Amino acid sequence: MGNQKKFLQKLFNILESKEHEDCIQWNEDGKSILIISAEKFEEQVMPSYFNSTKVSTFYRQLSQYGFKVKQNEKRQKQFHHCNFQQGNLEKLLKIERLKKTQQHQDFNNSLSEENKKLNNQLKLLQKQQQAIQAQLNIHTQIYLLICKQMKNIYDFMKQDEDCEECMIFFEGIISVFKGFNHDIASNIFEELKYIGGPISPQLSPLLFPYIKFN
Amino acid sequence: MGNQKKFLQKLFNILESKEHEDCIQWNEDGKSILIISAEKFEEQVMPSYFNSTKVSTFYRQLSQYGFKVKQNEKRQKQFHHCNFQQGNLEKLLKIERLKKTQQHQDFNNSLSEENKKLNNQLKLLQKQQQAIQAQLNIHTQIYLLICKQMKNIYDFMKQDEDCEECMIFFEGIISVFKGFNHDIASNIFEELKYIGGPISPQLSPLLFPYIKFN
DNA sequence: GGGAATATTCCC
DNA sequence: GGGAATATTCCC
Repeated sequence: MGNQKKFLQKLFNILESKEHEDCIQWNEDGKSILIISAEKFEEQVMPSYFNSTKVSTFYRQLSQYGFKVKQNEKRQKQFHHCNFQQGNLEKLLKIERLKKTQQHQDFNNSLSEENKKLNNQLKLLQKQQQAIQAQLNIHTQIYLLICKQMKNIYDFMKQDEDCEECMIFFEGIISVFKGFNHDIASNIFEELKYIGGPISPQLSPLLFPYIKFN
Repeated sequence: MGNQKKFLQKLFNILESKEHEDCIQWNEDGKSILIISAEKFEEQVMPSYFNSTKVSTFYRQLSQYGFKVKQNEKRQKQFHHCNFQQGNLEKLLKIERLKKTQQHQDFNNSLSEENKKLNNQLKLLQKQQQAIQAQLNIHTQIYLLICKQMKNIYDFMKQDEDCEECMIFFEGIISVFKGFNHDIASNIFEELKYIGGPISPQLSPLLFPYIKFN
């Protein structure tokens, strides 16, 4: 039949039948199990109800269903589970067997969780990276075109005369790059003054010459 | 004792003792188990050797130890495992119980694997993004300073006379931005012509006004 | 006491 | 037949 938890059923029957009150019975309040005699229980109950001869197996089962044990004043073992009560069959049905170790479960869960987080982070980063990349492309192209324009004005001014002012202008530009201490950039721009175009045609940000990627 | 695989021991003993040859015995070649009578086996062997009364439980165990079953010409079940042979106790010790489903195992492993991969990808992306970000910041600053320089030369030239050429220059610059169809950028630059500086002081690339990040 | 291996049962 | 829940055993 569908109901898998025979252990609980058997246990409940043993207690309700009161056939074995000399070794096991309900506590006075009907809210826990009282072991009167483990020895008798082992001899009389275990073999006929369970496929075992050891009371320790019985205890193991109880703990696997979440029962908690304590000794009463008579040093008798008393097992308690909030849903295991005298005469209450419905509550009994709520009792679940504890999952194996819970550790595997938890480990699995934490892995799943971490995976989700990682995936989310990854997606966010990818989005951001796309955005940055797009911006960088624009920058690169703007930069390129500004250079072209400067070449134009440079040529245009050079036509006119050996214009000192326009030299000052370019010196100013160069000093900008020098201010960043980016020697390569400075060199590029120095060169640019005569060539009139940027050196790096690649749009890939990682290949841009200002920063080394490691 | 340390040896956990009582099932195999029991099975081996049953066969070697030849006490139950009327229901189970070695195959002629001694390399597989022959079920002579499942009914007799269930009645005579199961209860005394195993905690069960069903031969199906016995079959289940065999399959969990990796035995393979086939029917012989007499339609008797024949169970075979390469390390389970008549008189060979050493080989028997090599036999391992099959792990539970292997699925959980695999699932866990694949999660772990994926996690490692994701973490690596993430770290790489983060590094790359940092690098790109740094480059973008430099671009932004260079850009900002170039604008300043242009303002300077513009002012300088305006001093001289109502220079038509320098207007052409700035028109050229503006047309660059218009070429990109980035209205905002165009407006900024238009404004820049009179104000002499860029509007966006933030270095964060995501806040740069050219691209909307969503 | 409870983790984990093994055994048994139930079910598809 | 074998997946998976439950039961039993072994062991720390």
